[in-house]
Amino acid sequence: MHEIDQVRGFNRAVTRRIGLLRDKFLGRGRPFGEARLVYEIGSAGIEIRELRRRLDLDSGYVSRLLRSLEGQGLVDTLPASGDARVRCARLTSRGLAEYEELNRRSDSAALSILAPLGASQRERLVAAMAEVENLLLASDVVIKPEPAGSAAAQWCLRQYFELLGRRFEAGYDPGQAAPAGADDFTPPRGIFLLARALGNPVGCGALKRSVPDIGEIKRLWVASSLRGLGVGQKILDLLEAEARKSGLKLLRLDTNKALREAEALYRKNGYREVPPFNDDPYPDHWFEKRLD
Amino acid sequence: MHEIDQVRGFNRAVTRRIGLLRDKFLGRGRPFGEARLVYEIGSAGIEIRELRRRLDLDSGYVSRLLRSLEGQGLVDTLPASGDARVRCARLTSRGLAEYEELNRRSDSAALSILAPLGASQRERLVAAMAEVENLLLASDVVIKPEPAGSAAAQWCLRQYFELLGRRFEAGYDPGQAAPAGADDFTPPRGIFLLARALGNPVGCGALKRSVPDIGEIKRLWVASSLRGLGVGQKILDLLEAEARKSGLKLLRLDTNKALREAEALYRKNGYREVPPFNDDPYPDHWFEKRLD
DNA sequence: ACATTTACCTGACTACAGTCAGATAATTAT
DNA sequence: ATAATTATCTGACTGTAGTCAGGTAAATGT
Repeated sequence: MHEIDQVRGFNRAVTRRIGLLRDKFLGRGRPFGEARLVYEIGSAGIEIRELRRRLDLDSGYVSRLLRSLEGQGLVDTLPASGDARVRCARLTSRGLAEYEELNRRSDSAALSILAPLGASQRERLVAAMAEVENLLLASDVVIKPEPAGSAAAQWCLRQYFELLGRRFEAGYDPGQAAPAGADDFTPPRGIFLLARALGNPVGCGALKRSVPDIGEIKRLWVASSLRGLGVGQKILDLLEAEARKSGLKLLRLDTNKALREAEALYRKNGYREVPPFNDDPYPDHWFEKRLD
Repeated sequence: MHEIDQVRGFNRAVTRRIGLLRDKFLGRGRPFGEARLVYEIGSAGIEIRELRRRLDLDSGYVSRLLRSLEGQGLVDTLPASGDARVRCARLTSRGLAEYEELNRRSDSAALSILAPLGASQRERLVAAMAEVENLLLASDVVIKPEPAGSAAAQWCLRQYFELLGRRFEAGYDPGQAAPAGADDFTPPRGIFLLARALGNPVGCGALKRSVPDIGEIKRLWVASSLRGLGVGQKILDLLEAEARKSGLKLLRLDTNKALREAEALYRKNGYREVPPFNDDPYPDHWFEKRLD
């Protein structure tokens, strides 16, 4: 199939060009593994367990790498406040200098791709790279139930509320809206789904059982860079499947006219507009869909 | 600068996603270095020196890898006909099976990216990948003088003549055209420039001194996937620089109306249309440009 | 209070990727 | 004929990346 060939060609071209650049620019003097660590520790420092999680590395290996970086005077570790088992890695001033240097090299690597191109080609390349990046992310999306109180879930909800605040003419105040706490989205009363791409949260959606047999879709949000790539559709599909599984007969939701993409998504999925079923201050449209 | 950030973001996203895929799909059982070799030897076999050149590997290292593959019964080597120093590597039937398996895995890796996406997203991804691939190639282009008789130069010229054959209404027969041999493009009488991207020829152009003080631009060709990305412009710039350096006062060229991109390029670069200065059967337009 | 889990560490080990210094035989240049 | 070059090979070596099996101390569950 022609699509597959293009993807394979892309993989080869990119691993050669980008891979070579990586070795050329970042590999100088310092092993790549160490550079990765310095980069990930960053100027703010980081808990070692978080470091392990992000880079998906063996705990012994990370430990050894940190010892090596300590030996070079780039890093020091200190116990985290609160839990004395946890340790934090921090860059020393020399480490910080190395971090800046890595950033400069990353910039140079990027520039070495852009520099030979003319202005219009640069623009095309940058646009196409953004498109590929977002679609690769979209193709990696995994949607799973998540405790509504978890840090990742809370982060998504903050993004969602901020979006509402920006979009709504009069802003958005969670206090004024119909209250819905983590309990409402916790089984068996409801469920909270989180979408992750490359491990990072990029979207969410929740189902809340309001009246027996009736469920309500809430908190459907997708990171702006991934909008229009089918992530919202997937979350909605899974929420509906969940609703069917728990025997709900009807799904309801409300939305504001400023959220055009959401409204289009609901209409496309067979939600019909109905008279208001609540008196929340924010929604302009109310929808429902009968499940069979 | 925003462009640089996008390129860096792309690099990170792609190395993670594509890099992980590579390890997951190709790394099974066989070291990546060996897999690369099997892949590069391919169904047709290959001279070992060519293998070294393409993968840019140490000769001892390649030798060792080949011994290992021989030990596994995947490869055998035999002297090349003609030069007894050169050896050819060929896949045995077991090696061929492994090669097919690698291809299947590459396909699966590509599919694992495409599969989670909807049809329109796939289309967008494939298009953006092609765009990125071509622009990355374009940004890697290096243009250097090359003996007009070399294999790479001859390959480009074949591509060029094939293009003429396709574009011209009446086809193209090199025998009918004004003769120009490798000598005409060899210093000091002329020069032949070759554009390579990732080591592979992707374009060419030649300068031929016809009358004292007058040069002629000929054989300007760019691979179709890289057209419109500034490669032709660069070749032309270098040919003009070369002409100036050797003291030419006037540059001439002729072209056929079917080669619209070329004509646009010449006009953009200050070539003015003039009456025919030769009676070749193929050109429809004649141009010249005074050098200062 | 005691067992279990969590976070981190050390030591011992492996595989992979690659480099470098010759050695040998065939070919080409002078 | 002889020297220089080319293509390949072998042996000895290095550095990087990573795994695995324990071990210690702090925190948590019961």
